[in-house]
Amino acid sequence: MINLTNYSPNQQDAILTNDKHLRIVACAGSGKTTTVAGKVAYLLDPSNGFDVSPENIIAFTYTEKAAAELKNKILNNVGRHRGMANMYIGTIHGWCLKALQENEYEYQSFSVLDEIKLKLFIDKHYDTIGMKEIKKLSNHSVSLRRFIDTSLFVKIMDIIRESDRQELPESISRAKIQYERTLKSKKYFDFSMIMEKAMECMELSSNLSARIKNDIKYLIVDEYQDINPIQERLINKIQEVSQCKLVVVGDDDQNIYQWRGSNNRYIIDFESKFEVSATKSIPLSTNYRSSEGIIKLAETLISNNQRRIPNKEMESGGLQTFTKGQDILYNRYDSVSDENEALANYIDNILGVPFTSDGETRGITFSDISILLRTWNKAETIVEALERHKIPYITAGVNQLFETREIEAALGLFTYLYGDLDRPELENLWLNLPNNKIDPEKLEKALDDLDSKFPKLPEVDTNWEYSLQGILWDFMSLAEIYEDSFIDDTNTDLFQRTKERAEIIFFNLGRFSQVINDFEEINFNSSSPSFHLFSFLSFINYVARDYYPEGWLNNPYTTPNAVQIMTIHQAKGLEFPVVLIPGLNNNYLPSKKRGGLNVWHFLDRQLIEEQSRYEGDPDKEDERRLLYVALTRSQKFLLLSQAPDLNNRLYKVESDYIQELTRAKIGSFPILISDHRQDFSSLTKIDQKAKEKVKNIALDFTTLKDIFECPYRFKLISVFGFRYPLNQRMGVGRSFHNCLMEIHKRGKEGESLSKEEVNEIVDRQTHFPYLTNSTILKPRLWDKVRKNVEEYYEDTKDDFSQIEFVEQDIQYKVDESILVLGRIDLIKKVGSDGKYETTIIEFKSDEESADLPITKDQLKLYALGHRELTGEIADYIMTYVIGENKVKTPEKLYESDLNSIESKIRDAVDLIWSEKFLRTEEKKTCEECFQIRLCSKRVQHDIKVKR
DNA sequence: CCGGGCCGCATTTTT
DNA sequence: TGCGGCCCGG
Repeated sequence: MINLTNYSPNQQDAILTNDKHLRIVACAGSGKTTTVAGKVAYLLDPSNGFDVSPENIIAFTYTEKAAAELKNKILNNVGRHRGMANMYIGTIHGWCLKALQENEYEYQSFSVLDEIKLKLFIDKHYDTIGMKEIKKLSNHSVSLRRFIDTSLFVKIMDIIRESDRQELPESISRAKIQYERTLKSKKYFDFSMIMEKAMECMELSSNLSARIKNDIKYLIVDEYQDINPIQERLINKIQEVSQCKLVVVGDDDQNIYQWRGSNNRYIIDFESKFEVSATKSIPLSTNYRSSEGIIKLAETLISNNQRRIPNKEMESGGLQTFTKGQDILYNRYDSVSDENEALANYIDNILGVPFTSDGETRGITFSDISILLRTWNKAETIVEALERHKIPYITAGVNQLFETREIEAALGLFTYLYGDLDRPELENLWLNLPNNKIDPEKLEKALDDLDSKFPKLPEVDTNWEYSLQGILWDFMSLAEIYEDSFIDDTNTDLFQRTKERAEIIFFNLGRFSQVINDFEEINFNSSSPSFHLFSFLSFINYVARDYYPEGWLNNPYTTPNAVQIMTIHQAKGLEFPVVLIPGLNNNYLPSKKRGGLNVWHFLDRQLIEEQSRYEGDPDKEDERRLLYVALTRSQKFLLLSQAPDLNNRLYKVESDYIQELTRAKIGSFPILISDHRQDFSSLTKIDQKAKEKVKNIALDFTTLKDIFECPYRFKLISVFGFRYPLNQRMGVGRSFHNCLMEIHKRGKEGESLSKEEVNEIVDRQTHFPYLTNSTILKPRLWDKVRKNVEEYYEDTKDDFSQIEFVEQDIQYKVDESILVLGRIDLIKKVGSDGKYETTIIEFKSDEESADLPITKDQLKLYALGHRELTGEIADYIMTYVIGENKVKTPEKLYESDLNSIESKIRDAVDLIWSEKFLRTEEKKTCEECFQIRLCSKRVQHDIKVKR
């Protein structure tokens, strides 16, 4: 139950108003997430008499991260409310995908391509994907070019599918049809398609529309100002079908994604969607984040915008004090290097300055400070200045992965195989890595093995499989290059330093493993090994180089105390005690329009409603909002600066917005004080202390399994990010799983299936994404799935009336910030006369062993989630081995099992926080470990690598 | 003080 | 490819 007195009057109003569509206009720092979480808790509380359960509420957020935050707050608010796993909190895309996969059998076997894989896919299928159909408006003989114009093609496809628009010209709609047909034929979605298909589905009287009509009572949309046309249509559709109440939350002044088609018109005009009496608008205009100086400054700036909700003004919640002439500064310098130097000095000086929040006064430390950028190319010289001052920092946008020596060495394996590198050169790349203990003899052995992997010509083998990932793994294993190879333990000082460096080396190699994986997921079935190698190297040189940023410091399981450098866009939703915004010149902020070949050379501007949104408005309101967002990130300290760039004539003149900021006043005192170079040296410094950050982590069973069995394996996979080599057989497990899911769902509805229907299901759900065209494996794998599914159906069809849940999502909250997620394959319930027995069932394909204790742990974990869902403790747990059609006898489940698995999870979580990822001592676990090639235990236990 | 023409330079990113 | 800056000529 929530305590309303913790909320402001307007927040209370937002929580209590539940009979109307609601627009919450929430300014920066107004406690919007807290209010939404409170609202959900209030609705769910049975004592308020709303008759609302978790599955009746959907909450859309803009990112997964925001979803995790909201989910966590809600769960902390509702306490032990049952069935919270059934409430959808996540992105619109995530909801659409789930909706399609749960309700439309056709899409169960589909997967989603992210941006990089989509581009690889488009280039691979250039001939059939419709790219050739798109002609230049000014010259119809020029069409989009393979590789070069791929990004442009993606943008065009996105705009025509996500905007509101006129009828398309023939050539473009032909391209759209070919594009989607090709994706579909390989069972792929792209991001737009998920929403498009969900929309189509809801327009028909499908399973999905019935579900929505039945379930949904409240639809909450966070960051509503950043919604684009197709998302707006989707939201309207869900509302229309379900007749639910809409709750939209956002700030028209913080709309910064217009170049992706988002439009703050939707939040401004929200009330015109419904009858006047059916909606209510509640402003949350008290900012509890920032000092009055920050608030007035930002407010003065944004008041220059026309396109915003009228008569609204942000006011101070008084949580931070404002010291004139100290907190907020604007300094000008003669050159960018002076400016950067001053910025680094400012950071040095502000460390230890007292800062109060949440009733605690502490000294400012590195992680309290953020440097906000309009564009990434500004970062380079700033980073150099910070390095000179030995200031630790985190960046997400500097593309230097391929410049690191470890990646040069790893990439060398493939340039060597391609013939562009000598063996001694390759050898040196590895032997010259810092502090390595690589044994030259072992290296020779690994190189000899590598020699056996030159693509052979002529290529006549009909059943080849050429795994680049496998080549990397075999090489590292044979040369015995492990993380420890880079750790020097001759003295403690060296040990610590080299240990940290070794982690970065392995993290980067893990990234490289992901690069290979991205490429191979799309291209595993190339036409020949030599072509596979060739296209991989082209991909590296033309695409990957400026796509994969470094990121050891950004990984979710580390928490460094460092200055954060990021773009203003990335800073959305965040707050910092100290914000630095350097480089305030025209053409930077506001930025200049980009020239060059663009979408509008191929797409007629007239076709797209509000087309100018995509190009930026002439009044620079978009850019003003961006600066507004940047300013409002600061709780107290703000340093703006400017200097003419001596090397670039675009960035010489001070930003026009500075004039607007100069007009900001409290009483008659100007807030922005120019060239008053406060250095904090007169202030008494206190102990630096980082703010305790709540990191929300969601663990699934696969991840937990790694920690249970071998914490080092967790490090290799979840921290470093190594991806396992692909092979042609992949897909058997998922195919089985999808077949059984459809059979169970239809069986549960009472449908009895003929042999033909079972066969149709097998055809629909079976998919082997990496099979080579010429392979002899294809019929074998298909027959295996078909035979086992048929047998399974014959064996169990009589029991289908006992099915209670199919593919049931579960979640279990371990503590304030950790959530365990999972999905139970099948739950059966048998009995009569009020006496029932429940069994939780997990399916394993034949390669896995159902008897392992780890599988029992998995089932116990599911039982924990099942209890959260129903309030009951299941009676039995059971596995079913598909390949052998063997039912394991159900095992009795006791309450003590739940307690033991719970404490096991807690131990695992402690282990993550302590970052002690030790290798297991169990030889048996090592022998069965898929990652043993990357682990030094292989040598210790003398385990032969399966090849 | 203006316009013509040449020259240097070139976003933001989540799903 | 096209923008904004800048130089130059009228």
